[in-house]
Amino acid sequence: MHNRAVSALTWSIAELAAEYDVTLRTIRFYEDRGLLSPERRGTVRIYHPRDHVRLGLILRGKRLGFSLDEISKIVTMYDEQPGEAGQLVYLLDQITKRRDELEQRRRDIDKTLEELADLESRCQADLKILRAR
Amino acid sequence: MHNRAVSALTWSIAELAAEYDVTLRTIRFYEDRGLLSPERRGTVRIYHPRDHVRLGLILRGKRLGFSLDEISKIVTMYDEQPGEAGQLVYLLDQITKRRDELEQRRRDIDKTLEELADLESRCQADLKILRAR
DNA sequence: TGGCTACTTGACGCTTACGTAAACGTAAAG
DNA sequence: CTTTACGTTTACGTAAGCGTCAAGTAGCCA
Repeated sequence: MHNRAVSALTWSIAELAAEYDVTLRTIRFYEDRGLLSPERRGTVRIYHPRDHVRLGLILRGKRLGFSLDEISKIVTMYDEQPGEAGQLVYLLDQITKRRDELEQRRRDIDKTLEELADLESRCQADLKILRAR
Repeated sequence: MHNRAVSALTWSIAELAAEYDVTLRTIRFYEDRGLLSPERRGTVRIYHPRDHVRLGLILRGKRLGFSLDEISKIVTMYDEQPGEAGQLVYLLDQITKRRDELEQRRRDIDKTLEELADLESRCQADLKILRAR
């Protein structure tokens, strides 16, 4: 049963799709765009923990409203280890930009949550009035 | 000078576009999709504070990664005042859903910010090493 | 009256992010 | 040995969100 050890650390495309609730097409599309690069055993794709993590990052990026191109840059940023100083400086600059974007988004979310809270209390007040009659 | 009073409370399409840094096409597109409904003076569009606010909400929604369809529902939620109890209950339900989505997004943002911070400190450590030589 | 400027309505084009079908390969199970 | 499950590539289709002309109109200014 040494197959167990392998299957604990790898996924088929269908397993990955089921876990993250996306279609096979989506996963293949991400590969096409260079976001994933699974091992090939013959023609069949085998996904390793690295790919598993990357798919998680990609989908989180999507939830945050980033385009696949942006996500590609971000994810590549995460696991590349550029030894050169110029690259590091560039990367630090990119990190700052992403952080600024994310903080802007958080402000947007907070504003919206506040307004939703307002709206909610007004609704509940209206409901009370209606039900009091 | 009673024209001043008017221009303080209305905008031309170009003024609105300049303020929010979007194109005229974009604004007209939003109207086409039912998100904006400016006054018409002849064929010319006149935007009132209501439209001004709505455009702000639309663009914030976009920054948050909502589709125009979703934004349409949200924005309509904001300024509709449905008197009936059924409507209010529905609205309260929608509010809960939106809030859940937004809170999920905030968690995503926080995770990403943490990881960016990690990445940043590693980069800076690497830079120090390089420059120490 | 002519010209400039800002506005209008089509209408076709383009990119992104997949959906969807067609046609085929492979391997285990009955 | 065929069925079933799961995988593959190729390729056209599609919805969203605008960009980009083209061609016309309406007001103002010299």
